[in-house]
Amino acid sequence: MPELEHQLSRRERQIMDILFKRGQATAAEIREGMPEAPSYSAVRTQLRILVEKGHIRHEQDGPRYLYKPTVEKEQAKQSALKRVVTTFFDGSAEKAMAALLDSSNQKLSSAELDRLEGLIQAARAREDAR
Amino acid sequence: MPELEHQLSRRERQIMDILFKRGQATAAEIREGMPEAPSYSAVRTQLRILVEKGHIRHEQDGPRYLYKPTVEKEQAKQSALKRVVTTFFDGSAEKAMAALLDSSNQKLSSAELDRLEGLIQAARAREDAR
DNA sequence: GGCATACTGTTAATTAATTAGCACTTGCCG
DNA sequence: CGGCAAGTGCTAATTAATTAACAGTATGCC
Repeated sequence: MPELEHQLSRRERQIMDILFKRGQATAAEIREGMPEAPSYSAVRTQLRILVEKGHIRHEQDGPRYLYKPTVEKEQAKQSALKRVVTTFFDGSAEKAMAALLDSSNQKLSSAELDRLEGLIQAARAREDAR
Repeated sequence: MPELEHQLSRRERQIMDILFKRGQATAAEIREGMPEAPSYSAVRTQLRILVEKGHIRHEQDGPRYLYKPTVEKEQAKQSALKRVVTTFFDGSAEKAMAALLDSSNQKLSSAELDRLEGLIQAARAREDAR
């Protein structure tokens, strides 16, 4: 797998990020989401290129196009996480999780912590089963 | 803060990734780490530009340069995580952690799970203290 | 129907990224 | 000491990314 994220140009990445975040969007919506947004026409060229390269596809939505990533979000998530874990956490999921807990300790609610503990128990059960 | 990662070109990103992963590297080492590595000369131009832009610096290491990121790895980690969480997990650290647990359930050892539980307890203690 | 509006399709021009080439310096070893 | 090997610094050439311009088509509304 040729590490998609490494292939994209700056603008292409910006567009893909928006599409992953929103799930889908029209050309105008994408433009609004871009940092230092270029002209509408420029955005449309980018979109056409991304379609050609196979990274996105469009569906007719009444009079306009709705763009969405061709890769499933699930897959994109895993791939993005893997990249961060590899690059910044020596490949250790544990270290990455520790950093997440640390950075967001103001934000994680008690209920969220409960759920996480449940997930860990589940992981431990799988571990023990081996 | 202008979201550094969004500013970099493709090659610049590849180089920064290598430097974050390794901590530091010579021009030759960086070249070896790059996908579809260009000429040595091309790499050196990129490095010069990254220095000009202030993203990396170099130290003399005997007869050659050792390049390293100017941003602290700690900061870069947090920033990269935040981007992934925002883009792919609706800003939820919990969802990201769940995905990490899921993707790596083959790899997390019992000891790692123990440590994670400890971290969660600590986070819960902070939570309760508020 | 006719006209304004909001799109898409395609091409050309501009700007940025990427690469290669070459001159110069320094360390090293036979 | 002479010369090869491995560096750096800088500049020019090439290729890719980015933008703008313009023509064409459907939509909706008066």
